[in-house]
Amino acid sequence: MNVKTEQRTIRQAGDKQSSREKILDVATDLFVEHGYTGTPLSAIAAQLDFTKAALYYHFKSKADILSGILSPLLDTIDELLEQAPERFPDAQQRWEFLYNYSQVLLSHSRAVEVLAINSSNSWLPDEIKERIEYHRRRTMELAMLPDMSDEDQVKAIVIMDMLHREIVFTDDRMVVPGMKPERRREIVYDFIREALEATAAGR
Amino acid sequence: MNVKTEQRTIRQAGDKQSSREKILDVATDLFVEHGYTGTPLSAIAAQLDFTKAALYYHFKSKADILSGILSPLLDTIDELLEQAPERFPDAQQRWEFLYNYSQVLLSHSRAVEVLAINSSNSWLPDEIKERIEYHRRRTMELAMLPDMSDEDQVKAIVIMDMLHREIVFTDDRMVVPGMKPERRREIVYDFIREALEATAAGR
DNA sequence: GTCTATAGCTCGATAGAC
DNA sequence: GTCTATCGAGCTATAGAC
Repeated sequence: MNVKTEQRTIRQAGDKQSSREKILDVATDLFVEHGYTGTPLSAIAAQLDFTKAALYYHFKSKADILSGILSPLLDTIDELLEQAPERFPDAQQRWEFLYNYSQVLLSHSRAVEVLAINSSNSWLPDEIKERIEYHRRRTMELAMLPDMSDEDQVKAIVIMDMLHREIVFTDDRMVVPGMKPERRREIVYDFIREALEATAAGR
Repeated sequence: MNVKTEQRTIRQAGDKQSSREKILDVATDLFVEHGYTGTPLSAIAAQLDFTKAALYYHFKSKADILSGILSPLLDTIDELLEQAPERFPDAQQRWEFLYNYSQVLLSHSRAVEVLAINSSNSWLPDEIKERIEYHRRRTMELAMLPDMSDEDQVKAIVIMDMLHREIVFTDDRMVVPGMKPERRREIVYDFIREALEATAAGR
C-alpha cells in the first residue's frame, strides 16, 4: 500500500484515463521535475501503485514512454509546417505563422517542458532527435524574411528563442507578483511582435 | 589500456593540470553532453584513464564534483552582488551592472552551461540550490528600476532571460552561418541594451 | 595519489503465473 | 492488464593494498 501518491496535475474527473494515459501523465511530471535520466521506472510505477513490469505491457522501453509524451507535440508541429510556404513574403504573414506555432506549443506545453528541462538530448531516440532538429531549423527559416540583414537575422533568432521560453517558464518562474498569466502573455507577445516587426522594417 | 581518450576541450600545454582540475574539466564536458544524472562516474574515470576509486580521493561524492564545477562561478557572482547597491537609480548604472554580470557569466561559461543543460535542479545540493535561487532573485531585482510599470517589469524579466541565454547558446546553436561570435554578441548586446533602455523611458 | 576488489544497491528489462 | 520473481548490468561508494 503506497501512502504517498500525490497527484501533481489535475486529472480528469472520475479518473477515466486509460492506464497508458496515466503512465504518460505521471512520467511527464517526473521527467520535468527530475529529468529523464534522473527518473527511474520504479518512481513512475510507485506513483501509480503499479509495478515496473506493468509499465512494460503499455510501453516497450523507457525511451518509448518518452516518445509517447513527445509524439503528439511533434506530430502537430509537422502538420503546421506542412501548411507553410517555403518563405513568408512579409512580416504580417510571418507573425501569423509564429503566433499559430506558439499556440501549438502552448496546447502541448507539458511536452514542451519535458524537452526544455532535458536540454541535453543525447539520450533521445534518434528518430525524435531528427524531427526536433528539423523543426528547429525550419521554424528559424520561417522567422526570416527575404533579404534580411545579418543583424536582423540574429535578432529574429533571439526573439524566436524568447517565444519558446515564454511557453515554458511562465507558470512558476520569473513572474511579476500578482500578475495574471494572461496579462503577462499579452505583454510578452506584444513585445515580441513589435521587436519582430522592427526587423522587418530595417531590412 | 583505454584507446578512446579524446580530449574534448583545449588543455594547458604540457598538461600540468592537477588531477583535481582534470577531473573537473572532464566532468564538465560530460555533464554538459549527457546531463548530471546521465553521466556515471565510470565515464569520467574512463576518459582520464583513472579508476572510479581514484575520483574519491579528490572528491567525496558525485555531487561534490558538481559543486567543484559550480562554486567558482557562484563565488564570483556573490562578489559582484555584494558590491551592488540596493537598487539602481537609473538605466545607465543598471546596464553597467548587467554588462559586468554578463562578463562574469562569460568568464565561467562552461559552468553556466552545466547549469543550463541540467535545468532540472532537484539533484543539486541544497546549499547550491539556495545560492542560485538568491542570485536569480537578486539580479532580477537589480534589472528593475524604481517605479517601473508592470509591463516594463515583465519586459525586463524577459530581456534578462535573453541575456542569460546569449551566454549559453552562442557557440553551437542558432547561429547565422559565417558570422563571428564577437559580431553576434555585439548585435545581441546592442539589442538588449536598447530594449532595456526602452523600459526605462516608458516608466 | 592511484590502485584492485567488492559491497550493497538500483537500474532497465524479461519470463511466466493469474 | 497487472502481477511476482528474477536476471544481468551498472551504479555510487568504501576498504585496504601499494
